[in-house]
Amino acid sequence: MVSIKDIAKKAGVSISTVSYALNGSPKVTEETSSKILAVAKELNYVPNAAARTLKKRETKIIGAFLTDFDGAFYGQLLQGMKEVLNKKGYDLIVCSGSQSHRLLPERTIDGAIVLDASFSSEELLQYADRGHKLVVLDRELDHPNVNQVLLDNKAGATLAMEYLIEEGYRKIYVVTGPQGSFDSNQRLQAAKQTIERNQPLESDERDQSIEYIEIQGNFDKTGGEEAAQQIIKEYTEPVAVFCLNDEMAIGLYNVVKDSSYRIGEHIHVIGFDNMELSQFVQPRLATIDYSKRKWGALASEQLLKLITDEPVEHERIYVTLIKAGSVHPMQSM
Amino acid sequence: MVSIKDIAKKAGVSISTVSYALNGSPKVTEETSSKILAVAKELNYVPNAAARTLKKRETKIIGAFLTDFDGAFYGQLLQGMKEVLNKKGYDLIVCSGSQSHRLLPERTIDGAIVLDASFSSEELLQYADRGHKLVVLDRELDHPNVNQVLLDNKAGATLAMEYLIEEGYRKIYVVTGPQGSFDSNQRLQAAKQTIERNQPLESDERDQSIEYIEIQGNFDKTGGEEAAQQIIKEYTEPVAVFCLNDEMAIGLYNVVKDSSYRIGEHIHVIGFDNMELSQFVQPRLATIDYSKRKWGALASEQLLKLITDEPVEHERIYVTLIKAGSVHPMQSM
DNA sequence: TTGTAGGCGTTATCAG
DNA sequence: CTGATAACGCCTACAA
Repeated sequence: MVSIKDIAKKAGVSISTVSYALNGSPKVTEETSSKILAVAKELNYVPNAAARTLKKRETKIIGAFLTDFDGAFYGQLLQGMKEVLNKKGYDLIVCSGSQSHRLLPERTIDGAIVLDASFSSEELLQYADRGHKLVVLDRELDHPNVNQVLLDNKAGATLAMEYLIEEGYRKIYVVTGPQGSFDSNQRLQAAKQTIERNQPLESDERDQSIEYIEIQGNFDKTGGEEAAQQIIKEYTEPVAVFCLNDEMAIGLYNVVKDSSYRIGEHIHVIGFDNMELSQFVQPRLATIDYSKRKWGALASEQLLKLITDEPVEHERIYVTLIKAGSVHPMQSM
Repeated sequence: MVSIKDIAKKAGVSISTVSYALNGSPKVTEETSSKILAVAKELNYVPNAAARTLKKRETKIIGAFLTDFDGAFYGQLLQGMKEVLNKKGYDLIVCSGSQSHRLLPERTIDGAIVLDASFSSEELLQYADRGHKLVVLDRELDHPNVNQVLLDNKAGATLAMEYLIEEGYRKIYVVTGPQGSFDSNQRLQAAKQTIERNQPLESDERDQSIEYIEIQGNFDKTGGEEAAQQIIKEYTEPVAVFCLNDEMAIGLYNVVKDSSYRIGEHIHVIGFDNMELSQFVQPRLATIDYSKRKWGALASEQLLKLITDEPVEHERIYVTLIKAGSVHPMQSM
């Protein structure tokens, strides 16, 4: 391996001069500098990251941690992160699985963006205590070294539920995410509140009260499939279903497709995330949309601010409702 | 930051003893060892990757380089890589974009798996010459430090074309990938050969000769959309289309959907890759399937062999035909 | 303007 | 079995 020592020898200067020249320091003559650069090129010199890191205590690498690589979901998010980071001279690496957590405490990366259930909040706080900078996208975490960029889950869930209610549905299922999920909990809570807010006053007997049924899901297709089975079994009249993410809605579609019921006719469905697939299923899935690219970009910006000790405040990503054929107005009664 | 020096001081031993203990060397007493371990825990010691790497000249990290993060396509591939690597004590990081290429020559990673058009083959050969170990999934590259694990593109393209021909189509479009793409070229070449092999002898006038039309695509949805426009404009009778990947087939669907023609009735389509989306479009897309997980796993295995200087041979991933509603038998003439 | 030297945190060789 | 000590490749005062 060719090091600055080799360059120094070949160029007939000292290694410090080489280092200065390579780093564009004005302390070295134009002449010697260009000679050194030439020799470096000739020897195919590439600096050793480990040595530089050891000295400078930074790697210019940011890690994005995801629960799994499978999410057809993450492309734009990562793209948004990368664009911002690259512009600032940082590289993005994507990791998954608890084995890779070590990259943070071992200082292979300068900071992390976390959307990853394989991290416990305690673990993250430990890292933050050790001085590592973090941005979390999937939980609330209060620590000076941690910033959060969260979806506006409550607004989204409220929009979704109000849509179903406005369209006339009075029996509404909600299929949740896994137990500990922050996103699931927030969405669920807002959904419940929306139901309560829309419940008719006792005195007013003209309006039918809203029946609310919760089904435990998991944010995977399987969760939607199981929910579909239950819904079909219990079916008596047109119902609405709020799947707390699109993935489960797709699973639900798969099962309903093989039944005698139809999406958007008997079973009306809305999801959350607006993943790519959702626009291709038939009928198109109603859902809650937000800019994944912007989410990633903002997360990166916040992390860089944290790293450079600029002041930061928590950020929120806004969401919008996408109406579609999976939810048709209820027939007049 | 707490280093082995701090541990040594607190435990009242020398730093070399600490190092031995931490690395489980048998050269140190059970007693001192456990004391040292205790102190390390107490101080929350985590080894510094840069220092270790500088000394040992390895990071135990493998990089997977992808053309972009967007591919709804890569999940299983990466999963396959990760499982194998983790089992052997390596971590996987995923990178994209030419800026991240530096991780290889700077020795932040011990090797790379490349499915990334942003690398030129010359660049890869340079790295190989410098001693870096590579596995390529998207090109042929002959170098002792490079192994290739390629799809059996020719078999796949042949299966696809024979399927269309057997179903009776005599006018067949092929929508290619971008100019330089190795996969596209291989598939295209095999498609042409299949046509030729199936062209009736001149003497035999009962069989109609096969008309073959090539459309330049790009492996993106846009390529399929443009192809669809051309095909619709030229439409006179039922035709078959071989999109050299599923992504373009989906783009083609989008345009045909808004026309008066129907997929699987007027325009018959087959893709390549069997991406997740392909099973959800209506009608389901016929395509060429292969195990992405196995592809990734094999690539990792080969790379590890390269790193440990075991002998390796190039590998091939086998493919199968998936028939589906996007290709219906041609009406009898 | 250039060179000398010390140190970043580990590992590993060699004595004791 | 344990302890000095010299690297690994680079950066950066400080000295010349």
